[in-house]
Amino acid sequence: MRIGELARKAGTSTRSLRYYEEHGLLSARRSANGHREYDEADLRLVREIRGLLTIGFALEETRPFVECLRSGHESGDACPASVEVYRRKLAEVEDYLTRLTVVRDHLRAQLSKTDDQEESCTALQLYPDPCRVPEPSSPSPTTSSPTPS
Amino acid sequence: MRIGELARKAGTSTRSLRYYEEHGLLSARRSANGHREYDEADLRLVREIRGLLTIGFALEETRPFVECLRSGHESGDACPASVEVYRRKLAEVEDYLTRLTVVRDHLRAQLSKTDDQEESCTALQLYPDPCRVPEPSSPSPTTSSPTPS
DNA sequence: GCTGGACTTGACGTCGGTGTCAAGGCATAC
DNA sequence: GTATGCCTTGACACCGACGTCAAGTCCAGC
Repeated sequence: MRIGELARKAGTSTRSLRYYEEHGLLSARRSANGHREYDEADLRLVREIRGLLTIGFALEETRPFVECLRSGHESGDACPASVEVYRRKLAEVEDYLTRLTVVRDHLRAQLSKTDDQEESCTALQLYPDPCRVPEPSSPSPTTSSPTPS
Repeated sequence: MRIGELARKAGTSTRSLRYYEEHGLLSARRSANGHREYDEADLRLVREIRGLLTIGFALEETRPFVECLRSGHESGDACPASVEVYRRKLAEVEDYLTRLTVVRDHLRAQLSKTDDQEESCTALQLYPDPCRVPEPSSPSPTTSSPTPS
């Protein structure tokens, strides 16, 4: 099959396929007229790449999987190098999860805090200012809580 | 204070400060020689921006907080617009957390799966193959992941 | 006066995975 | 012949928050 069909079957674009080839992840025979020619193995390979990309892998990280498939293995994750990438990625994701959880808790805390004082600002706001201060006081900015970092 | 000092105190770079100014988030008086001149309020403002950025906010999303501070409020999240951004961000983060969790579970599943069949690849591969085996041992499967990165 | 550091504006580079345009070759259908 | 559509390579655009370089200005110290 040619590049357009492969792109359709793999749910991506011809641009992406050429990009993968450009980076050595995909290779194509050429027919007499110079058009790229692919087979079912290439389709599986592209699907492997796409799957990993949508999971959050970088293109470069899909390389071990691709080479694993190329070397004749049934699945791209049947090789130690792929498993190693899996491990690294799992660690990354778990770390990210941890940090995101911290952020989430922080956001929740801020929200519940501001929910408490919500009435201080939601009185008459209509247009000109994001939040005109209803309190006549607090003209000096120096008396505040220091760095929230 | 001038831009270098502000950058140091806020833990960022002069380039970033000029960038914020370029995007209307920061403004500076100019001294006679044309240098930017800042005060403590600007420092607080930059710290607000930096804090939000490191949490994962986009620069544009810090604008309501900045304007809230500018309009005289004690804290940048004292205004409805800021709270609204908090809400949106919390939703985003929670959604991201959900998806990341799916990915994590997927990765874990793949890892435990490939751990089971690990010997299917560790047979004869030596060099030209990504599937090379470093050690005849390494029998510990799901016990502890060393993650040597 | 001279050196050096901090400042100014302007502009290009970065990273990743594409989108998109340009200009042309080739093939099938009418 | 020509219209249509897929293919080719090449190259620029994009997003965001800056890094970094260039060339010039300003000021304090010696």
